[in-house]
Amino acid sequence: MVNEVYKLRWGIERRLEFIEFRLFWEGGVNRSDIVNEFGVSVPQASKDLARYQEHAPGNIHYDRSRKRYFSQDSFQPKYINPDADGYLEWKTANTFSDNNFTGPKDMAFFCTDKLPTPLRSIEVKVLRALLECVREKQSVEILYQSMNSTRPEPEWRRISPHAFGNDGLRWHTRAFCHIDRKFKDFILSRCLDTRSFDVTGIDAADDKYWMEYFSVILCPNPRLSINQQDVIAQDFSMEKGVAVVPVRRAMLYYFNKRLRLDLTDNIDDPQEAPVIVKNRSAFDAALSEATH
Amino acid sequence: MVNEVYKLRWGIERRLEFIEFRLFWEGGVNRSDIVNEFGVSVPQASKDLARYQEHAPGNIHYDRSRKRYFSQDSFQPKYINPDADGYLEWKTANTFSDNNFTGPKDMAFFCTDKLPTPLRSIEVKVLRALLECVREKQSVEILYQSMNSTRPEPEWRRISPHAFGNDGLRWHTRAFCHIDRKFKDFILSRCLDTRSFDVTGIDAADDKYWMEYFSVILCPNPRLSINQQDVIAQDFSMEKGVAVVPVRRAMLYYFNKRLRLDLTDNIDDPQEAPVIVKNRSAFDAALSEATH
DNA sequence: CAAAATGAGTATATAAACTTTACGGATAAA
DNA sequence: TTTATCCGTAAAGTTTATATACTCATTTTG
Repeated sequence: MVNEVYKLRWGIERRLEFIEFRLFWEGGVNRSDIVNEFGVSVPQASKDLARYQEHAPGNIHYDRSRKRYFSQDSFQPKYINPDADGYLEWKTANTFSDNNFTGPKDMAFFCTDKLPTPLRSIEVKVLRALLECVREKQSVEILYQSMNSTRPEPEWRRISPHAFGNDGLRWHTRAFCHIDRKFKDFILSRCLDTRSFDVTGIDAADDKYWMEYFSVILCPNPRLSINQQDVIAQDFSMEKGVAVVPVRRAMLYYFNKRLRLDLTDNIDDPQEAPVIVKNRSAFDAALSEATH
Repeated sequence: MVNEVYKLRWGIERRLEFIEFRLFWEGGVNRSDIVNEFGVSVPQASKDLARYQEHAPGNIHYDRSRKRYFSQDSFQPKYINPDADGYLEWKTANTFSDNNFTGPKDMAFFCTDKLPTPLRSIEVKVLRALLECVREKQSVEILYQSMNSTRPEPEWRRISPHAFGNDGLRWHTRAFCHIDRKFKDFILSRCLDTRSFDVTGIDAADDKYWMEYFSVILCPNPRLSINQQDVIAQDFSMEKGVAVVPVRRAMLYYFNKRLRLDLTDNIDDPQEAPVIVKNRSAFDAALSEATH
């Protein structure tokens, strides 16, 4: 093994990454953290810490008094890409599943939380079938509970799915509906079952409302004070008072609701609808075209 | 090493997990997938596949003709916890970052997408400082851009943060405000800078609107048809026509907006507000109490 | 203040994991 | 028929990790 172009093995790199992650986000790391996380022996954890010091000497120092490794001011990430939103998401997802709390002195009282969304979850069996259908470019029948009043009971419908989209609350599959002869969204949690694969697939490129984007132009609600408008402009990283957001035409309906763009006129307090659509007429036209 | 209670090393278990994940969700796995993902040698990947067959013989078989490993109908997950929503989230987060496509024949054309949220992201430096503040139970000054018209410019405010919450669109920190002498939310992307740590912390247990939950009782919008109401009841996993959702009192304001509960009366089409709050008067009281 | 506990570091021998190199077999594509 | 692809296996050698044992510095405890 030539030492100059030495490539670390995957497992070691994960441990160095872990050390750096803890140093950067969680205020420090102990040998025992590595032992608990990866199930390695104590001497191995020592070696990993020594190796990290060797690779990134300016990032880490040991505080003999507090008996812990801490990051230094000169910290330069080498194994992780710091991402604040990503860290909070990760932390929330992992807080209640990891049970390696070492006591109240560290992160036991740390608290992140998301708004609960009390919606039914997706059947694993159904999603697997639809994924296979997309991969093999086939069609499938789904037992679908429609909101359409003409179909009160769940019905079998043949669809050719090609993609999956999230509207902020739920996952849909974007699919060609062989009953209505057009591309539509089907809410995955309303797909109760699947059956009867068939080779009659479709070409995803034909779903133009999915493939094409409409550029929504957002600007602050003019009913806000000038100062408030400036804040909103900052919130949306606007330049010259507008933010241009490309949205799949098939997603415009959800975008409209998610950012409460449909409520601009119905609401008393302009803070309830802080942004409005500047190209409103084109937006409304694209919206009604895509939703028929 | 006693062979009976043999514990696999962390790295091997991750590779077995990977094999199972690909079999279950992505329709199959090749030796080269393991090589690309973990950087191991080809013979090692062979051994891993042999080891997986040994550990879970009913799950996997090799299709000589298609030159690929596939899952079998008798598949019983052993290393992963199948979660449909989780898979779609993961896939969306990883689709554009992993570049190990082996060509159009596999997942290159696979497509998952989320609604864009064109909001400014959080400063890494700011979040790190606030996290340290929570851990050390201290206070800190933030340069905060308020929407309050009496504070048009960003101002330094001393706060004692103790938690982080997501309202569906953005992350806040829940903190005691030393100016207003009460617990409030501060939108993280509006925290421009931090300075001047101090030991004057607070006890998170005193933040009763964060610690206490209000049980929101949801039911289908009665303006919907009976059949439609049934569908909504299913969507929210309702029992006897209601869903009880415990929400932190401090989060009620966002919950109200996220599920569009505030629009029940303002909107023509009941499908636009499919659920309403059954314990409305208590809900309104809790809402106004928590937001002052 | 001495003793115990805690957390880190190092050394040695041994075991496991992994690589490199080489070769052979089955199937599909050219 | 040839070529390419994908899998599997074997042998020798290297790297990584474990188990065990011991030392050191600091804090906590009696």
